[in-house]
Amino acid sequence: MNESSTFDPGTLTPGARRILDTAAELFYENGITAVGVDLIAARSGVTKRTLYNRFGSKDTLVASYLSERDRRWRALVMRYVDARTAAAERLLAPFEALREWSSQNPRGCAFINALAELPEPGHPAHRIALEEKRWLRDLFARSAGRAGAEHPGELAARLFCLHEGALAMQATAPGLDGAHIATGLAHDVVRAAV
Amino acid sequence: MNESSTFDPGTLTPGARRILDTAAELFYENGITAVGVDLIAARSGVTKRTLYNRFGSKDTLVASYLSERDRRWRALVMRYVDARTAAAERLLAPFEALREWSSQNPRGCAFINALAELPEPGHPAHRIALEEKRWLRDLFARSAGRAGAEHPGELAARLFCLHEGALAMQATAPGLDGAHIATGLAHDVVRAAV
DNA sequence: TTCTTCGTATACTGACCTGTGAAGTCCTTC
DNA sequence: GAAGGACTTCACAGGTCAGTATACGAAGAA
Repeated sequence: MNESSTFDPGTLTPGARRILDTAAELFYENGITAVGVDLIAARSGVTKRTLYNRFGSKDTLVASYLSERDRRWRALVMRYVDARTAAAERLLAPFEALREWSSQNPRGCAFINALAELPEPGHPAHRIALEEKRWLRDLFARSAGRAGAEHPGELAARLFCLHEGALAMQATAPGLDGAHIATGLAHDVVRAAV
Repeated sequence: MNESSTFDPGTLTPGARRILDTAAELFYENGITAVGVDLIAARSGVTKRTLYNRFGSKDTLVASYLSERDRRWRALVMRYVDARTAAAERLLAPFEALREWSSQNPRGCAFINALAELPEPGHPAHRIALEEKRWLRDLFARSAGRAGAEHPGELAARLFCLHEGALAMQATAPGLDGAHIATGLAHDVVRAAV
């Protein structure tokens, strides 16, 4: 089997694939702690034994869930970034990705939610969530540098702040379109900084 | 006893006061679902029977925890707002409050965390968290109107987005000072809008 | 004195939690 | 036809969860 903490999604058995899809939906909709492995196994049409044979522990399953989400999110962002050529537009591309992502994920950011539920820094899910956020910050910083910003680090931090605000607003202001508001702000910030 | 879902902190018995203080610390540090009533009772130096005699259920205790936090946060914000006279400064005052609050609450926003853990809209804690956020948005909207913004609603939404971004960053970017970054952005946004 | 309030102590319920053991079936591949 | 991976069945361990039952003690107020 696989002793690492996450899994290459191409090597998953059909049962493991169903388990991970089911877990992803249940974790995102109901929270990680609130969902037990019995429910995941039952909804996947699989026994609990199979779940443990494939994933080893609930923590590993949680980590796999976040890891796969991370992979999809990065791919989406890079698709938007690579579709642009102008440096300023590449800097703003993650906000276009965010608008698409938010419309399909109404329960907010899975990584923010996971960090809220699993505060122990040693938890694998905690590490994965922080790495995802760091990746985006670094992407902003590289793009800001290439766009010729006078203070790339500060511009990146500002854009990251707007990004996080949009995600948090999905949970705290369900009636407002946080991604739309943050995108407008991001345009102003970039226009002022480059 | 008290059949309502929360409590007037002035009428708490000494035991109830200790329970609520202990619960607040444990919930904030470790998450709500992760903390059991047995631990809260033991740490408060109180039996579980007393906890249930005072609060009736864990859900009510959670609601009381958030309710008291909400009360303290609103008082802090209004202290900063009332210390200012110029309309633009009153509009920005919540960001000053946020900087003080953030420095004392490193685990991020208890309301965002609670919404992540308790997604059911019917949960009393869910309702309290949403009301807290709505209160701040309304405060921004009133202040924006008095400051003479051309689009008070949009300005309020933008400031709220920055506020939420700062709070989310406490969890997702532990090394950065989200409140500082958001405050800088807020100044620029207000300067451009009024 | 009697009643109420606030608290103690201990034991308990029934459900749920993550995780394991042991044995056996199905299916593909070599 | 042998081997091995994927999966099943089912029982069970060892704990923790929220919440309850019962009985008692101390203090203040009427």
